[in-house]
Amino acid sequence: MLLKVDLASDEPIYRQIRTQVVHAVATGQLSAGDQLPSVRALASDLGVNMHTVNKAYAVLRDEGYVIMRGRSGACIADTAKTLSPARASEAQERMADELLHLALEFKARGGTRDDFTALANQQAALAFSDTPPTPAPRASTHA
Amino acid sequence: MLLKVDLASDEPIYRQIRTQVVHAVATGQLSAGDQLPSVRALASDLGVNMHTVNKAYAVLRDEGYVIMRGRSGACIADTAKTLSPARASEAQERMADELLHLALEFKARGGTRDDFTALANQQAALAFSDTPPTPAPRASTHA
DNA sequence: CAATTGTTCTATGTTATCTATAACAGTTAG
DNA sequence: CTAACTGTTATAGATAACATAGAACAATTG
Repeated sequence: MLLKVDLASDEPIYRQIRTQVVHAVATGQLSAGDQLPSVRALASDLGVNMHTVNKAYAVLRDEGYVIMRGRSGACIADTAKTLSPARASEAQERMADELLHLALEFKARGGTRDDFTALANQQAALAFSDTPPTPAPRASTHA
Repeated sequence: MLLKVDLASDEPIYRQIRTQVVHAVATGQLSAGDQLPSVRALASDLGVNMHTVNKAYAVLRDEGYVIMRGRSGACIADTAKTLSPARASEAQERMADELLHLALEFKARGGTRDDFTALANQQAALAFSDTPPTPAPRASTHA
C-alpha cells in the first residue's frame, strides 16, 4: 500500500489520504481484512502529523470503509456490507448530484450529451475491470 | 435570473454563485449577451458583501463564462468560443479526473460498472435536452 | 502486566472565507 | 465633457478550517 501526499495541493492532506485509501479499495490493492498502518506509523512515513492521519482514519471509519478495534489497529471493512442503508443511499444521492453538476458544466462549455456520456463511459472503463491489482491477474477464465 | 445562497452550507458563497451562473448557462436561463446584475446590486440582493460577489465574477471571468466591459458590467460570453483551447482542455482533463474519482468511489462501495454508467446517463439526461428554460417553450395548443 | 492501539484534550500558527471601508481606473449616459 | 456607475484593488479585522505539537486516556493484546 503506497501512499503519498502533496503538501502543495489545495486538497487537505487528511482528505488526500482518505481518497487514496478508497481508490486502493476500488482497485483491489486493499481488500476486506487488510490491515492499515497505525496512525503514528503512517504519519511518520508520510512526514505529517499524527492527528492528520487520525482524522483521515476517522472519516474512513464514519464512511464505513475501515473498522477500528483497539490495539489491532485499523483494517479494511467488508465494504457495502458494513455500510448502513442510510449511508449508502446518502452516498448514492451525493454521487448523482455530482454527476449532474458535471454534466451541466460540460453542457455550459458547449459539450454535447454524447460527448459527456462517452467521457463517463471511458472513465468507468478505467475504474472497472481495467487497472488490475498490482500483479496482472492472469486468465480470463470465463466463469 | 434567480440566485440564492445558503449561508449554512460548507460550500463558499462565492463558489455557490459561480456554480449557479454556470448551471443557468447550461439550462439556457442565461444566454450569450445576457447581462448580469452589478456586483453591488447582486450583493445587496443576496445580503452578502460586495467582495464575495466580485470574487465569484472574477472566477467566472477567468473561466471564460462572462466578460467585463467597464461600466457595461458583466455579461455572458459566447461560451466555447471565448474559451481558449488551453483552458478548454484543462477543464476537460479536470472533468475526466472527477469522473474517474466518482467511478472508483462507486466501485469501492460495491457498485457495478453498469450501475455507474446507468447513473451517469440518467444524470446526463437531466442536464441535456430535458429541463427546458424557465417558461415551458412549448407553443401551447390552447392558451 | 506492559506495550501499542485509536482517541481526546489543549494550544498555536497558517490559511481561506467573509465582511467592512475606502479609493481607483475605465466606460458610458446625459 | 461631466457625472455616474462599472469592476478592481488595497487595507483591515473576524471567524473557521487545517495542520502541527505535546500530553494523557481507555481499550485491546502479546
